[in-house]
Amino acid sequence: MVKITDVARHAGVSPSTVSYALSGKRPISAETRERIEASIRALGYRPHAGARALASSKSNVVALVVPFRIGMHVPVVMQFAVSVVTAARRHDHDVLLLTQEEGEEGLRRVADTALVDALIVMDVQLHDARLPLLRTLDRPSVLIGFPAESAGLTCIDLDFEAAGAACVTHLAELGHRCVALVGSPPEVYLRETGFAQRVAHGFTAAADERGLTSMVHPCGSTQTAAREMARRLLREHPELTGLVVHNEPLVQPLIEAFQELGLRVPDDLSLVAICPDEQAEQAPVPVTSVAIPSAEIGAEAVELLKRKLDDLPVPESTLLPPRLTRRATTSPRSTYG
Amino acid sequence: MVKITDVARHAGVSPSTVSYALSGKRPISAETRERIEASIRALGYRPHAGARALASSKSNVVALVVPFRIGMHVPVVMQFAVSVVTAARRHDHDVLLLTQEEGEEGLRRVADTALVDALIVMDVQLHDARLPLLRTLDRPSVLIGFPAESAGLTCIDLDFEAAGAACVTHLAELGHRCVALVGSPPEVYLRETGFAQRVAHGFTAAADERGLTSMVHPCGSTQTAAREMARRLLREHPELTGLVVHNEPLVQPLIEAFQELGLRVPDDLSLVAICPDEQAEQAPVPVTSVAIPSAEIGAEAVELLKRKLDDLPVPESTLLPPRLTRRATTSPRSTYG
DNA sequence: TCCCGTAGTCGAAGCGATTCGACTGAATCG
DNA sequence: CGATTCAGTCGAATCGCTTCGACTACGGGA
Repeated sequence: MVKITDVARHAGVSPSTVSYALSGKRPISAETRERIEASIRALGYRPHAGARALASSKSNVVALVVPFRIGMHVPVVMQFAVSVVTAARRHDHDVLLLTQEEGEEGLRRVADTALVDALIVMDVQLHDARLPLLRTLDRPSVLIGFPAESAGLTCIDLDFEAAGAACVTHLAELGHRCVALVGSPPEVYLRETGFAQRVAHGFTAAADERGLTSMVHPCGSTQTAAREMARRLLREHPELTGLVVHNEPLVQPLIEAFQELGLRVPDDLSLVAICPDEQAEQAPVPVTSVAIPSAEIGAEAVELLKRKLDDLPVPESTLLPPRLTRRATTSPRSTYG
Repeated sequence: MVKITDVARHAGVSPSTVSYALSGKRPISAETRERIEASIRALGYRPHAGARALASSKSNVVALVVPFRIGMHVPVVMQFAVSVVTAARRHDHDVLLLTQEEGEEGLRRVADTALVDALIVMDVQLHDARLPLLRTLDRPSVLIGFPAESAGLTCIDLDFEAAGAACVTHLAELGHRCVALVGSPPEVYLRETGFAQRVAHGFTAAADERGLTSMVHPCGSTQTAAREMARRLLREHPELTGLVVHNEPLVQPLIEAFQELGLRVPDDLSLVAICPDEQAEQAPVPVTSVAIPSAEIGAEAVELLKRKLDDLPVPESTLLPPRLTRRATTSPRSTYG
């Protein structure tokens, strides 16, 4: 292994000069710098990560805690992870992957052993057991999602409440008077994952405000559940013409289920989903949707973390405004009432 | 930060004794060990990862390179990643996440900086540009998937050739005489990802051997493509009664497309998929399938890596035998010919 | 002219662990 | 019973890098 002293000798300078040339923390003359860089290339030098971490007390690694549970849409998680890695690399950081299972002990471990400089935690619950720990940890963290009490933490997410409202607004502007929200599986509500409730809240509030009839139904993510839900909605609310779906795997099955029941989308029923843009675009009939911008959230989470690592101020909460794209599943209500 | 000298002082021993008590590399008396363990708990000591890595030249981190491209089924990748993390933790290792994008330079970086002890590389191509690098790297690696020339490397994967054959065998035993394979998107074949070809090869060879009529069609992963494919198969091969689908997102759409064309599964058409068991089980009509055991592969890849790290011998190639589970989408051919 | 600040470099002291060699007693053996 | 082993422990060196303080030389301001 070639080390910094080898480079120093080769370039005819001291090791510290090489270090400063690399880090830029002290001025180095252009000639010296070039000579050093040439030596580095010639020898194929790579600083030893452990030694660096030990001496500088910075590992240049951030932890990413990913969920892997029922109701979390896997592609979203994956895209998020990839965008975090990409963004982290732009700042010369690497990403250590942790699973939810590791729990608080896992977080404490990677933080206390100085394996990571900072943490990104996904799928935060309203009353997440990890919150007290994250508050006391000496390493900065960014949460994806908002707990009930977010003071003292840095959180970022799509503004799901506004997203729910945006869907209603869109439907209302198209003339729909009775709308339903088909939401995440019941488990997601039970474990108090904020975003599901927030969508429901924004949805209901917006509907009330505009005097629409509205209802909220959690729903499992299977085709069978979709069929039942469609049948039930039709039976219980024959006047329904606007549907908001916040449950990625259910969008297509629901459309088909309604089709089978004789309701065509968007002619008889307008549907707007809250889902990733790619999914909405790639559907056989492109779906009007509010995007879940996993990539943006991931990238922005890393930026926030980077600022915290640099001791720059960051907002405690970042809510990305919803972006609704109209596609082919919504249309004005056919007027007959 | 509490360090090993603090623990040593607290327990009334020397730092090296603490180290040996922790690593077990030298005998330590029971009493001393207990005293040390008590001190560790009392002080909340955690060994500094960087210092440890520097002194021992082991980082206890493995790199995992994940693909993120067209045709890779995301849930499979994700499940794989999770199982790697879980298995790695069992061996007291952490996982550093790299994306395919980082390419060879990324591999070299994490290996040469001693950030990781070993590497797991997914989505290996037949003529993967990273192979020469992996061969010369001083750190052990395990590949998921088989390149054209795998000598000197450690590879593991489902035996896709046998999987393709197993599907044909199952269909043949049910009396089917004309079978088709609907495969991965054309891109996957073009970039020479081995598994797609292997399935096709096993499929064709088994069909030939049993004297079945057979055909192979790559197919994009959209509903529209599924519809077209169904129509085309029906038109070009009216005698078709057995279908093998090696394209996860296409299974359901294909079944529905055939349904729409008046062919019922399994009465008129038997279908066997190559896909994760969960997917096959959760479908509205459970699908007869050969499992893609991502979790097993991931766990086994880690075991192989661990053995290599311990300088134990490992097989150069590990092919997991296919497991076919009969569910509700295959049935004996209705005899009329 | 004297002083000071700054650019540019060096030497040495850590950072917090692991590990090697050496030491001490007690047990074992022929 | 002396020699040998082995369990159990310690001290010191080492891993490869960063960083602090010090030093030189030079330029500008007073």
